[in-house]
Amino acid sequence: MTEQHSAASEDSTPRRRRPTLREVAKAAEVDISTVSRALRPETRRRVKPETAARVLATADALGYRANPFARGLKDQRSMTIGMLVPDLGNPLFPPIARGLEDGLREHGYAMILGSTDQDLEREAHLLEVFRERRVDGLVLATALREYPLLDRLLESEVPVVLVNRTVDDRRLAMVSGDDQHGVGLAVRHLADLGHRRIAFVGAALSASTGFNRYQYYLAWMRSLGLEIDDDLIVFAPWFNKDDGAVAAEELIARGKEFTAVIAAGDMIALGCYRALRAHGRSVPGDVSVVGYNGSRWCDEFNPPLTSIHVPKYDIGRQTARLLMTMLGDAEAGPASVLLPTTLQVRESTAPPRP
Amino acid sequence: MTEQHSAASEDSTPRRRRPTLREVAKAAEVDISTVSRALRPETRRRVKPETAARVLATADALGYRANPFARGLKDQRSMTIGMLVPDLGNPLFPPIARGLEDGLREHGYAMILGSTDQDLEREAHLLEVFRERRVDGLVLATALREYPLLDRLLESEVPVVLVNRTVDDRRLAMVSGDDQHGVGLAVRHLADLGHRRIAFVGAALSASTGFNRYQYYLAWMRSLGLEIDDDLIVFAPWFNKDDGAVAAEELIARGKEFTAVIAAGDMIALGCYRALRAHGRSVPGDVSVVGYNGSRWCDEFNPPLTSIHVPKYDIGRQTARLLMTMLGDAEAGPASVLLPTTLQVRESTAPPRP
DNA sequence: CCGGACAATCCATACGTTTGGCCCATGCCA
DNA sequence: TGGCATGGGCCAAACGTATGGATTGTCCGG
Repeated sequence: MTEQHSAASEDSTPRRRRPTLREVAKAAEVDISTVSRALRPETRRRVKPETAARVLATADALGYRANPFARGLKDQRSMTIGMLVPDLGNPLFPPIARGLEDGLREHGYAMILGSTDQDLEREAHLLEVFRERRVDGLVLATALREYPLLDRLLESEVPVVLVNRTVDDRRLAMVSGDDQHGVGLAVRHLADLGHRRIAFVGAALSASTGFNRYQYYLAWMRSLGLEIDDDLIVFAPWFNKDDGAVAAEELIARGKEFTAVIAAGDMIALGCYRALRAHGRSVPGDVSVVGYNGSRWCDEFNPPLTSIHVPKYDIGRQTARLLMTMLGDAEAGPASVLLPTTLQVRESTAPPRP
Repeated sequence: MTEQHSAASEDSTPRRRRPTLREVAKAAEVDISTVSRALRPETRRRVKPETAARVLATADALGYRANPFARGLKDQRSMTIGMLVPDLGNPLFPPIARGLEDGLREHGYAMILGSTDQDLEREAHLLEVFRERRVDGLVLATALREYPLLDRLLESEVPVVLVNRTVDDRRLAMVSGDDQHGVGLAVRHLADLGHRRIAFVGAALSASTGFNRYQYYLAWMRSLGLEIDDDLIVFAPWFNKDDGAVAAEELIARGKEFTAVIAAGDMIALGCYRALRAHGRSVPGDVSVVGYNGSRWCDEFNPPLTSIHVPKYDIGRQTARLLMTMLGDAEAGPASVLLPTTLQVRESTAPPRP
């Protein structure tokens, strides 16, 4: 143990190159093709059980692993799927990615990730990179309602699943939270507390999430018999705090009374916090605020944010399942799935001042 | 346009299979090997410029893209690196992953991600999966000071870079924030405000980050002439809020006076908030708190958390650079890099009560 | 005792690139 | 003009796996 160098170089198991099919064949005294067939379950029936067993054993002993390049070259599958997200820093996406990762791994697939920053050119570039790498499937968390890349996707040869967002043209599979139900929970929660003048700070009508949440707000307000006042509806260009604050400022500037706000996203809600506070209105004392997504940090906000929770991890899992189905690797399932959303009540909502 | 089906099947550009080297060769009336050489810059000098130009042109016209499987099979490179993180949900990792992604992409590499949940068995499994996929490099954000997988990594044939954390055995490259400087910033900041009794709520001594921050706390307190009181030093098992709260409870229970706390992580700091509040002590009125990492959410906490910012995105970029160097794809650079940390003052720190 | 059915295994080719080596023409010098 | 170096291009052999079809062996019925 004193002479480190020689000890290392004379290691009894010198970390050899991975054994090849041919080497296993020689060791098991059988043809390479027999090994190939014995190794994979779907062709194993073509080889005599005892031979198969022997092959399996020697392959195992030698630590054989099929070379993914050779396999990919042969049957044109990469066992890899590509996922596009706007920005991993948005707390919405990591749990989705994680669920996807777990679901894919169970079927032997891996995931490569691309961040688009919501830039269409970059997005197109990444799709091309994925295509070059022959990904077996695509998961997009970046779609817009009017999606310029739609045609290219439709004529693409690989299955595509939209996640969280969808496009108006419903020819692509999708997995997301049930916004209709979610928005209903928010409106009812506030109504139950006694609120009547409920404002809506929407965002990004170009994204289905933004658009739908707005539509469902209208529908639920109507169905609960609450008055819809256009002056209590404003929109932020995008789902971030600054945009949310600007929109909330406008809402306040309009001068109409309101005792509660439904924000189309948690970031928007934070913007509302800021604007309301800037105008001396307390949350929830003067105004109740409900967010959307139920990010991991809602508990830490000031005050902790009541929010509609969307099952992010599950969305990822279901997306994996759906993809596997499309790839014929798993039993069939629905072509699109909506997952249940829930209300998480925290401290940003309270009954209106009497 | 009425007969959708026939229109689709008789499409003039029927999304053909990607052209192969052979097809380009035929089109350019030249041998396949010449095409291969003309296409890659490093061998292009072996073919006559005008031939090369012609080949380039036809390849471009046909939309040729090298088949990654065939290429990988030939030269055993996957142009893919594997990254292992404990949990993408931890806000520390997404920016690092993003920086890595960007840095790798510039060199034509992609990244596949694995989440370990800090489970060693899962981690070993993922490393094996990565090995099977013949990743060209490994990035680990999961290392512990005593790392059971170390030997396997050292004898592995691919370059490895540890990120954020390192191992005691310094034979692996590493990229992380400069904790020595960072902790110094925290201690000095509090000392400058007039604090003398500065407690330390550490975490995870098994991880280099936890261990180092503790050591540097001791060193800086000493060097600034501040008394080190062992009763003002507690440790949480891991970097999360609950563990941090328990540790802070213990600190309070010891009954010694302190006017400031340095937490080994932002989550720990949140635990301190909770424990302090539970005992009626306000932040920063009674106790100042400094966190570590400077996560994106510090501004939203209650109160906004003063924290040591570590340049997460840059860590990712530098990791990519270092990896490329090791792979001989870029000019040489240092074997390990420490990136500058900075102090972000927010509202959780103030002068002690007079 | 022979032909045929069937099971088990093997042979050979293809997947698409890269690359060492070979061949042929051209041009230069002696 | 013959020899030779050299540039430019071609041939063919890998890389490791999957698979249609040929080959061998065995058993059975006629």
